[in-house]
Amino acid sequence: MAGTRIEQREATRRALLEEGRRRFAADGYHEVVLADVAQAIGSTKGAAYHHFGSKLGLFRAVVAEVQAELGERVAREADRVEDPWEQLRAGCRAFLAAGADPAVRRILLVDAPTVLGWDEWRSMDEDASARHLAEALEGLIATGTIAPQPVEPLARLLSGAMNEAALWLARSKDPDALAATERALDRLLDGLRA
Amino acid sequence: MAGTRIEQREATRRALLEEGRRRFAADGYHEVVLADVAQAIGSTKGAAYHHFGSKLGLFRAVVAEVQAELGERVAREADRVEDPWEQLRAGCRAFLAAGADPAVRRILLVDAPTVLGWDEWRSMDEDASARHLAEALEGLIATGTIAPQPVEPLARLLSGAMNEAALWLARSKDPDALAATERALDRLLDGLRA
DNA sequence: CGGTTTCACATACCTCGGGTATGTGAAATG
DNA sequence: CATTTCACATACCCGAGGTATGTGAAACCG
Repeated sequence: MAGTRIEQREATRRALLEEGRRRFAADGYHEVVLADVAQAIGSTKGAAYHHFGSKLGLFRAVVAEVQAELGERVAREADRVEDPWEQLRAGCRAFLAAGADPAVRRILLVDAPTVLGWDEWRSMDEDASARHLAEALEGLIATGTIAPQPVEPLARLLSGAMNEAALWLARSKDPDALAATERALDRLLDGLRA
Repeated sequence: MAGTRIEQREATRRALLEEGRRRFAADGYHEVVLADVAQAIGSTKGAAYHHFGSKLGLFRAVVAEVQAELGERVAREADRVEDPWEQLRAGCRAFLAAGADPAVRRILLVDAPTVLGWDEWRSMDEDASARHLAEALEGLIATGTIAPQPVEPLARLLSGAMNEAALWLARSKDPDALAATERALDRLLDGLRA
């Protein structure tokens, strides 16, 4: 249980973050009781408030972490191909697949908007993933693959479509649902081609 | 303050429903305190629990009401035109426009999924509006306007796209945002045509 | 029409959980 | 080695959802 002080500090911070993430994902923000999170890692509320200031502070930190990981995953999948159009498709597919992770679903897609408020959620989402989508679309416009148009409304439509689809896929027991959704998404995207 | 008993009962029930709706829309579910809702209509918590059983019960009733109104509005707009394809477009536009109502935004789009749980929300949404969208798409497939395909994934994608777009539109101060979103949606939809 | 029952609430109380104020002991500092 | 810092732990407060119980007026019944 020892180590230098900053080591120990970081260790409890990490532990709180991970335990919080588990519980937020499993039970949802409002069902989680902060004292239990702390107790589960052999600590107390005091530690949580020392590190994160509030229950919402812990949640915010968890959201940021999950969001960063998701952005990373999507970007990595997209960069595995060269063609910009295929990059867009790969990114979309990676996002749909990421919905399989309960942490992504419950924390990012369901709870974050209402708990953090839509404004803060959107600004966090902007940095983590929305920006990449917008940039991809702009690139496709620049190369003439899709028609020139305002990119933000389109990005919002696509982002919303994939959010909802990811949630639906998680509940579907049809093994073909993912493939069907990918096909439907392809049809929609194809409509954009100039 | 008088009247027969069932009159009085219905009156307080309506008052609770309306005041709750106002506050849920303005402040969000978790910020609303039930005792205040009751006090605002000159009543007490007891009345609310008598009628709705719990805070969540009141919220559920409000959600059902708002959802029914929304479904009604969308269906009415769609039925103003004859062509099935134009009905789909009109319905989508009506939905986007409906997002201007804070009650729709905050209650239906933001809070309902997390407060009621995604499953219950989805089953309520199914009855109120998702069903209509799916039927419209099936009709378009039957007439050969769009290619045969599983309708549910597509409906989910479109529903999610419009949800998110409605939320975004509410925050946008750009007066052209609505028109731009409608154009983007048209492009996506056009991609479906056979 | 008087007594009885029903019922739509009002009142009082409980409990749980987020937040805060304060204490403490070990590591860092000089 | 004395002092300060700081990462927590402990004790306490309070607001809000839920519950148990009381109550007074309308409905019902003979």
